[in-house]
Amino acid sequence: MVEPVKSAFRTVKETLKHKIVAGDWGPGDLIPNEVELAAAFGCARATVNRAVRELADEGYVERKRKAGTRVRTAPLRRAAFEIPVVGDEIAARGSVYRYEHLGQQTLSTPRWLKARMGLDHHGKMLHLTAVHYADANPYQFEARWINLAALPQAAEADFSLMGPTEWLIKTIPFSNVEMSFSATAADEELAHHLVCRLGDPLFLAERTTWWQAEPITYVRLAFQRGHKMTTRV
Amino acid sequence: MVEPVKSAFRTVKETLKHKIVAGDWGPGDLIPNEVELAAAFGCARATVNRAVRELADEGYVERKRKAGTRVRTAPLRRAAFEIPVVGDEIAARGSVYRYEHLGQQTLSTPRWLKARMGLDHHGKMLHLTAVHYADANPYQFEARWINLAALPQAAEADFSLMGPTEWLIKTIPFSNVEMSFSATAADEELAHHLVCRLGDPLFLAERTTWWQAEPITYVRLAFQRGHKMTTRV
DNA sequence: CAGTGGTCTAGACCACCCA
DNA sequence: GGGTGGTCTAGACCACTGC
Repeated sequence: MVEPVKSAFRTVKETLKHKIVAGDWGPGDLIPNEVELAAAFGCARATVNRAVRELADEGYVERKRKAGTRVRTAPLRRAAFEIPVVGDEIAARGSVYRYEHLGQQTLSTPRWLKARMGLDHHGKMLHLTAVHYADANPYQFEARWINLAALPQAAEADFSLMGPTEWLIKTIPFSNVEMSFSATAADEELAHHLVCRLGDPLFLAERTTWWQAEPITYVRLAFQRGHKMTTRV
Repeated sequence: MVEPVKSAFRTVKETLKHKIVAGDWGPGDLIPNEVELAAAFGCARATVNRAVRELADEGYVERKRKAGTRVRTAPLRRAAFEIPVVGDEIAARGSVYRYEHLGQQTLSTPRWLKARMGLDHHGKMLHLTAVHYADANPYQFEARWINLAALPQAAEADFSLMGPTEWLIKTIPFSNVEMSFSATAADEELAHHLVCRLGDPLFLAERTTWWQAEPITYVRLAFQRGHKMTTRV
């Protein structure tokens, strides 16, 4: 646990947050304005501003010019997840990471993928599959498509040595990401590679990546049975 | 789409971000220090500081005193989700929200729940089940436990009129939340209420809430078949 | 119109930590 | 030791919007 250093704006922020979570100020209540708070805390208005602005970013309060700052009715509306590279994630758990490249082929873009990526022209995709292991256990099955129109050099890369994620990070920047999470039933391929039964419920993460409006890659990650993605706020 | 107003720190931030995503500055590169940037942009150092600090918060750069500011190797590692109240979520999609209270009973705390909440003493829990509908379709099945040791007044509340989420928000503040997401197979109860087949894969969200180290409530939300939780970064 | 937050400045001191 | 970011101040002007 990292103990944040003492600083005036942090003191103000924690004090105000405490008043909110403890119920001194209830949902919908107006809190004092910045000038008053600055006087009360004996600091500059800018310091109060930073404290209250961060509380607003975190969803504790709502600010409006002239109307003032009010405590939000439904706090903690936001959950943030760190999205680690799978190898780091497994290493952090103390397991040995291993990556198995299953195969790759060049295909014309399937219709569903064109829709998902917002592509309207024809073009080739490089399709890859791989399994990520934690120690001896399959941890995640990866099915990836790389847009060869945007990244022709992917056709020449050797993904048996370097995983596609790592290769992509080193090769191209990206500006937009869409992620979604859902549940799916294990089909034969998934059941085989993740060592589970046909139809088993699996946690699924999908990620589409763009670089300045140009779709780069789509990846579908199926996790081992029972996987949970957890966060604390 | 909201167009953020023009402001100096935003201009600086967008300019720097563009240099990063466009690859002018590659992963690991050192970017100019705050004094240099302030001179280049013709603004105060505090303005640059805010811009770069926000980029650091968003995971684009890494800052270290004396060492300077460097572009992160794996950017966009964080995804944030808005967690709306289910009624608002459904209303926002243009559907009519309806809530059906199925039942409630007082139980002694199951062992798995004690472990999850970090409870060591014995105590009673109020257990509730409900279904949330979007128009005529079941959207989400809710199974909730409320810690009666912390909230004895829950035993007297009438949850057929007001959903437990709403009641809790109005009744007690909370300071810590743990959320997790996974996949599960529909059991008989879920299959019946969500109108799907036994064993169907369902997306599951679980949330445990504390108020100052005291566990308040645990809720398990199973979504209709095919539900996806999506975010753009 | 006037009160509130939003932003900016110029300068300052300090903590951290790499060299 | 010294360079870099972290924070703070006192004051200023501005933009928005409820009254």
